[in-house]
Parts: sequence; structure tokens; C-alpha cells
Amino acid sequence: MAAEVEVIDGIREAVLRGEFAPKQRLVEAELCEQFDTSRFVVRAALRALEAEGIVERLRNKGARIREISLTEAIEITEVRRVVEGLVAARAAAQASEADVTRLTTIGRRMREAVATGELMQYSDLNAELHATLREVAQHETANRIIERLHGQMVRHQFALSRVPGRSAVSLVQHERIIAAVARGDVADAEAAMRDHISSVIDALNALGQQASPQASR
Amino acid sequence: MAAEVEVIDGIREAVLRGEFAPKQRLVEAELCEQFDTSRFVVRAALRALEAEGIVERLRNKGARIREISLTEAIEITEVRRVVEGLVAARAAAQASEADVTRLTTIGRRMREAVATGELMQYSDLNAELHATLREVAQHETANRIIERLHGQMVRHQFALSRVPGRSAVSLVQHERIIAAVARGDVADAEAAMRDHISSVIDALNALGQQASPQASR
DNA sequence: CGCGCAGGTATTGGCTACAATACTGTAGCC
DNA sequence: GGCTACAGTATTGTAGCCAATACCTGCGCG
Repeated sequence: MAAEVEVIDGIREAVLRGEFAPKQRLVEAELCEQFDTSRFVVRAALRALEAEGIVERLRNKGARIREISLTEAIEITEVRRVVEGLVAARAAAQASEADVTRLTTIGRRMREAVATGELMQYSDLNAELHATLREVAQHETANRIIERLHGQMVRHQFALSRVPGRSAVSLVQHERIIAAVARGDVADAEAAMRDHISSVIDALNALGQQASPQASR
Repeated sequence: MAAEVEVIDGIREAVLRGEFAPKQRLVEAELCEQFDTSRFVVRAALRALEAEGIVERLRNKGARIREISLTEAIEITEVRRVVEGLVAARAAAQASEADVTRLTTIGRRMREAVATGELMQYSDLNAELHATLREVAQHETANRIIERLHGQMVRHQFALSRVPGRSAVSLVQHERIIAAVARGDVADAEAAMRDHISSVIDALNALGQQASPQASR
């Protein structure tokens, strides 16, 4: 079971790094060799990843990386909008002074990253900000759901980060969230987070428009 | 795998019917006999149920029914509040005439059930209403999450249904949701659903107060 | 030349046996 | 009499094996 967790994480990380393409078949034997473990462990790992919604398994046809359509990505983000809204609200309700300091520091570094055009840096800070908010909110149930949803979104998340001009737009949204949390404004923290993620949904929609104007998928 | 799904459902149903107590150990051998299957299948089922958050498994100590504390039940309901709010909003946005008819019918039957004091009937209609809204909303991602959360809540849900006077309170809330969806008022549908589930959270809190005034758990 | 059928191969599904680990009860010692 | 250590038992974790199923290839027939 110790080995099992490692394999689960290994495959998950590989997927997150984009080493497996969507719809790619995950042959058990291959994974055995790749992670130097037994088929038993691999099968258990695939089961777990199926439950996480990262892979799908068809009867007698094995496991593949689950393809997340754009419409599904939007659905996922819609759910994230409300759940992260809850997290922001709770963070605002119970943030300590130290928490506020951490958040404002992240905000300042974000502004610097945008100013110097360091997109990767900004993307990391974005993840850090959301993670810190979740930590402050201490809402285990919400955290679990957000993490699970996030795991399914990586591919689209990556596409999003490459949309030019997004960082400048999202910066002010992030700063509004931080400000609301800092002054303990529960309602505005939630609203700010919702607005922020709404703009992510808009960006996803735009992505779909430009990629395939006629196809729904 | 066909057998496997059956066992998963079987155990889940048993838990939902309250046949297993929280913290009760689920010995693999026992389940093998009970469902007339092999340990292999049982183990797979336990894994799946672990992913659903219904059981927990400790290394070399086996599986137990996961104990959902009151605070966790409240967390779960908080998440449900925002996600079901999303569902209600979407239902309002895209409900057909037939959908509205179905919903108003459920609403009328709810009122009747309350009038005649048929609590079980009302409880069933409650489930039916929420299920119908999810169906109308057609939001797969949200539905999955709500169902998962619901599965973890059964025990507390049961306790809640026994609180005297709750049906009368929730009836008007349900009717407000139905009315908002019927006239396509997205914002009010979400608000109404949130208010409704907020009152559920209040009831849960009250339950905690009366049960153990000093203990946090 | 194309379509359908059949056999072979690859891959997964399920089972049994074995190993490792934790719990429990008992006996001996302090 | 109580505590500790040891041994036995119960239960889970792991591995390898056989069977079932789907896919692919080749052959035959129309």
C-alpha cells in the first residue's frame, strides 16, 4: 500500500506534467515496468485514479486518460466558481493577521511578476494564492473537491495560461479578493472570487470559439 | 466487474439503509459471505467506497464505515448549499414547460403531505424535488458531487427529518425555489436554494447544541 | 477487389495462495 | 496482583496464475 500510493502519485504527476495524452491507453504491463511494481499495485492505482476522474476504465478495454471536453471543463469551472467562492468567504471570516500578511505578499509578488512579464512566475503565484486561501479557509470538504476538480483541468488550465493578456486582467481580480479577505468582508470576498472565476469561464468559452467555431466539442 | 459493481452498490445501499453503524469494521471475509463473492471483488468495492468517502481504510487495519462528525456534516452541507445553488440557477435558466409542470406538481404534493402530516411522504418528495432540479439543470459535474456528498450525509439526514416542525419551514422554501425556477429567475432560484440549505445548516447546528452542549464533536 | 468470418494474440478480469502485520490472550516475572 | 513479553490467531497486503474478452490479421468467398 505504501508502494501503491507512490504509483498513484507517480501516474497522477505524469498526467499533470502532460506526459500522457488524452485518450491514450494506459496498458497495465507498461505501467508495471515504468514504475517497477506489480500489476496488482498498478490496477489499484488505476482504480483510484478513475475515482479521481483522471482516467476512465472501460470493461475489458483497459484504462485511458479521460478526455475532458471544453464543455466539461466549463462545467468543472462553474462548480469551482461557487466552491471557491465559499472558500474565499470563509477565508475572509477567519483569516489571522499572519494570513493576511501572507496573502498581501503573494499579491505584491503577483503585481511584480506581471510588470516584468514573468508568466510562469505569475502562474505559480496564482496557484499559491488559491492554495493559501484554501489553507486559511480550513474547509476540508471544499478543499478535497477543488483539488479533485483541478486535477481534471490541467490540460485546459495550461491552454488558458497561454492566452495573451489574461494575467493583467486576473491581477486586479486577485487583488480585489485579497483586499476583501484582508478587511474580513465575507460577502465581497465571495463575490470577488466568483467574478474572477467567471472571467476564467469567459476565457474558456473564447478559447472554444477560436479553436472550433462550428464544433461543439 | 459486473459482479463488482453489484457488490459496491450492495454495500452502499446497506450503508444508506443504516445497516452498518459508523466506525463499524467491515471485515473482508464477512462481506465475501454476505454478498457471496470473492475477497478480490470485495476489496475493489471497498476501494471504490473509500473514494466515495463512505468508508475509510487504514493500513493493515481494514475498512470501517467512516464516521461523519457533525462539524463535517455541516461542512458538507455548506458545499451542497453553493453547488445546489448553481444547480437551481441552471434549472431556472433552462427549464422547459414540461419541467415546470413536473416541479409544480411535486410542490403541490409536498403541500398536501405537510397538511396531512405524512412526514415520510414529504421526505420522499423532498428527495424527488432536488433530483428533478438536478435532472433539469443537466450539470453532470455538479450532480456527481452532490450525489457523493449526499451519500456521506445519510445518517444526519435521517436525524434531521425527525426534527419536529422542519417540514413546515422547508415547505415555503421549496415553494419559493419552484416559483423562481418556473418564472426563469436565475438569481432568485439560486438565492432561494441557498436560503433553504442555510436553514438546513441551522437545523444541524441546533441538533449539535441539544445533543452535546459541551462537546464539539 | 471488397466484404465477412475465423483464428490468433494481446490485454484485462478474477481467483487462489502466500507473506506481512496487527490484535489478543496467556503465562511468567517483578 | 499487576505488568510485560511472547506466542498464537485473525485479518489484510501482495504476487502470480488462469480464464475471459476484445482487437487485429489473414484467409476465403462473393
